[in-house]
Amino acid sequence: MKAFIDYILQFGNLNTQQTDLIMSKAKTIELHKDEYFSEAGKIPRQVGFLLEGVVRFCYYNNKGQEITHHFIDENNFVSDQQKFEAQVVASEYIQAVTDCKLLVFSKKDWDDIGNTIVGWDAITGLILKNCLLKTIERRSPLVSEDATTRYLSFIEHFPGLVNRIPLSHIASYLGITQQSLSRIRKNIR
Amino acid sequence: MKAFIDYILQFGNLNTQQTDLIMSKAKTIELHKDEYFSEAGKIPRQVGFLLEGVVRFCYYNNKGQEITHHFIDENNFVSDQQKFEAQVVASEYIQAVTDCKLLVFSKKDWDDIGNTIVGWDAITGLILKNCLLKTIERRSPLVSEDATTRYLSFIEHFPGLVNRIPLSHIASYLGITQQSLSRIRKNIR
DNA sequence: GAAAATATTTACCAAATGGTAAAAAGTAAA
DNA sequence: TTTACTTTTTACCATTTGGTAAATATTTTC
Repeated sequence: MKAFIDYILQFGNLNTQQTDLIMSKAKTIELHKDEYFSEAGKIPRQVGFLLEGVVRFCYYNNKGQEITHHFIDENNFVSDQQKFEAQVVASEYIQAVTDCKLLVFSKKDWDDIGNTIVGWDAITGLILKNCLLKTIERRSPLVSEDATTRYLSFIEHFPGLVNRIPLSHIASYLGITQQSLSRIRKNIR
Repeated sequence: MKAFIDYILQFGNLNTQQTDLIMSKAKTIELHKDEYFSEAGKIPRQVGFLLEGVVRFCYYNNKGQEITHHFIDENNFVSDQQKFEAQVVASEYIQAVTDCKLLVFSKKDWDDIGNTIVGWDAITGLILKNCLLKTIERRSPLVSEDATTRYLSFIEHFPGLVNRIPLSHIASYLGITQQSLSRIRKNIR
């Protein structure tokens, strides 16, 4: 729980009363590997904060291929935030890549916090902006670099994740086949 | 000027007094093709709103290749906003792709508006979030699709831009060489 | 621990893309 | 209009990546 509060306090000041309120609304849930946190075609019902494990955002392109859009690791928010806030159907799945433990907030509790804590919207707005910028920065090399360079930049951006994620997910994140990625791994060794 | 105010009003309500204040701070500038709005290694001094023309964000990767990161067309904000707000050096160039006409705000005037209009930060925060989400959405196919599909999705996302932008810029945006793009154009015909 | 299921590696060949260079087309300047 | 300059297309071949399939390795289940 401390990790969560610390994370938030990076983006704005809150007093103990306020952080206590936030913590009082949080519930802890666990997800098994491959379970969904939220699904394409459904309205996201929760905001999560990942305490343990790895999740990914993914979707199916028009060729039916499963594309991993991005990964999230420990101590980061897990939410299709735009769709959650507007309570409209999502176009991506959020899936546990490993067994996970999360803090979650229902829409009602999340709104309650926003209505009680002055400045909460500004803080969450900053957090979202930050996450979006990070996503863009991480995905940029995936367009302009060759496959080997992409893989190396993935390792750089997600140190320690390589050994926790199936090859196929990493390959689809990098925009290559798993055979290609396997070949690249071999060449790097 | 009306287009600019209309754009802003999509994201929040402002009264006439407030929009008058904003307009009073705006200056109009022109950029010739290939001129920079802001440069990598320098602190961005202005926020812009593009009235006419096309601009691009670009940078040089570690192989010295010039990479177009994204395009902006009429009636959109032109700003390395994160770097502008923090007044730190940018890592990308913003360059006119065609002759352009823009409304611009200095840092001081932008701050004055923020200090005067309650809710201005919320509005600009929403606008930025929106732009970032659009950028992510537009760039997603550039990772997972083949070159022809990327080109088609570019045309879809930026209708009318194809004929106003040099082939080389489009190619670097798509992550392919201009020879490949030329070949793809030929195959599509 | 053995069997089954899943994930990864390897191989082979086809297809797509890159690199170099030159030709053609289009634009701007004299 | 002619010349110079820039952009786009084309060609050729090397390299990278994809698709299919099978072999090996790893993990899970019983």
